Amino acid sequence: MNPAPDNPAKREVILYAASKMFLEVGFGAASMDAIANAAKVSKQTVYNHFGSKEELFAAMVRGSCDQMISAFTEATKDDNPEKTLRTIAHLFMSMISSKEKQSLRRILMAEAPRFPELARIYYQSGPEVTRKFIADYLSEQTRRGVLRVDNPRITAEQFFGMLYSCWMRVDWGMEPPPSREIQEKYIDNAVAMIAKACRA
Amino acid sequence: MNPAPDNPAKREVILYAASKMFLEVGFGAASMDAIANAAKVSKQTVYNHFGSKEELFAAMVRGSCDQMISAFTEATKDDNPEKTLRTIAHLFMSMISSKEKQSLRRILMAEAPRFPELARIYYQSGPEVTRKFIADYLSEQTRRGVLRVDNPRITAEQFFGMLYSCWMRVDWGMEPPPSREIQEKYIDNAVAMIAKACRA
DNA sequence: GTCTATATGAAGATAGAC
DNA sequence: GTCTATCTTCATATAGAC
Repeated sequence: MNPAPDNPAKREVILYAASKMFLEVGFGAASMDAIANAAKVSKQTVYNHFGSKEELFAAMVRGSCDQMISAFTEATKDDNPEKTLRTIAHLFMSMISSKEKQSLRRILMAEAPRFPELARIYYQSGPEVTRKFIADYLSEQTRRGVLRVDNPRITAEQFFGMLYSCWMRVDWGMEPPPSREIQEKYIDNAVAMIAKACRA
Repeated sequence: MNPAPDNPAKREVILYAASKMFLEVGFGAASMDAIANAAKVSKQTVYNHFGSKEELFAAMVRGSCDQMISAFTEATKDDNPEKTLRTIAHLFMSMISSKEKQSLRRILMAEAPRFPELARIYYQSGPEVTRKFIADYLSEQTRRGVLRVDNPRITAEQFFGMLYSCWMRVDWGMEPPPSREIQEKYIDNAVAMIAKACRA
């Protein structure tokens, strides 16, 4: 029952079990007992690796944020606004649409008062990166005369809001996640709206 | 200490104290002891009026939803899209911008798995009413040839998303609430975007 | 109906053996 | 480092007197 003292892999096992538990039932309802059981490890071992429930939760969130922030390096900009915006939109959609990400943002928003810095980290790793990326692009194209955007910051945020709107009712537990076709319609509609409204 | 047996006003006192407590610290962290103390009532009295913590919470949410749903009766439609959309936008903004409503949607989203029907009630009383109102208006104006909206349902949801986007980072604990001037900018930008993109 | 006092159980965290 | 067993706290809910 004790294959090797100081097993570094055990930390990963615990973190994995904890992530699953947190994402399934939320921070409050996830007990350290249940996490230890799921990891097939004693509770004390959990406490040896992570000093408290809060630290364990923070480790989970940080891991998830690192994944997101690296996704945007592949986004390429060119002078075709519709094409570029559509590319960004797809990246963003794929970034937020997994079941795990849905749970994560719901739980983080819920726990924002208790973990203000974690909520900030998440927002800055996801939505904020997207928004800045779009805003920079709109500014650039306006400077070049390809587009005409008076307020790139707000427009970027609202483009982002148009995309997120197709997930809002899912986050509220209203409906199952939208199919890929429906997501595509939201992207098309948003891109077309920007393209028409910001024509130079 | 017992002014009149069966005091109906006491129920309101309890409900008020409970609402305040729930909105301040969330469902989990609000203890029945604290609520009873805040209402200057014994805990047992709370249980006499509301059978359980869940029922007390539900009563609070339902009250808040009733307020919202009645706000939209005053919205008037006419054939000037920019003016009408701006009116709707203002109504919506004033509906969601109070500190209480911010807390409520955060808490409800957090507790959506535990109270699925309450989350639904909230969404249907607020966002859904707004969305349907906008969608109907866009359809109507398209039929009359004033606007040209191919997909009123999605466009309405995205108009809504554009407005909500100015509250998102607040909900994430990133920033203090936007000033009235900033809200106005979001409204202007959103209305202008629809107006340009949906010109007949 | 309202109060004081208590039962019951769950969960975070720790002590001490190996 | 890991395990079993335990401590402590606190919150929901109830019992019984007035």
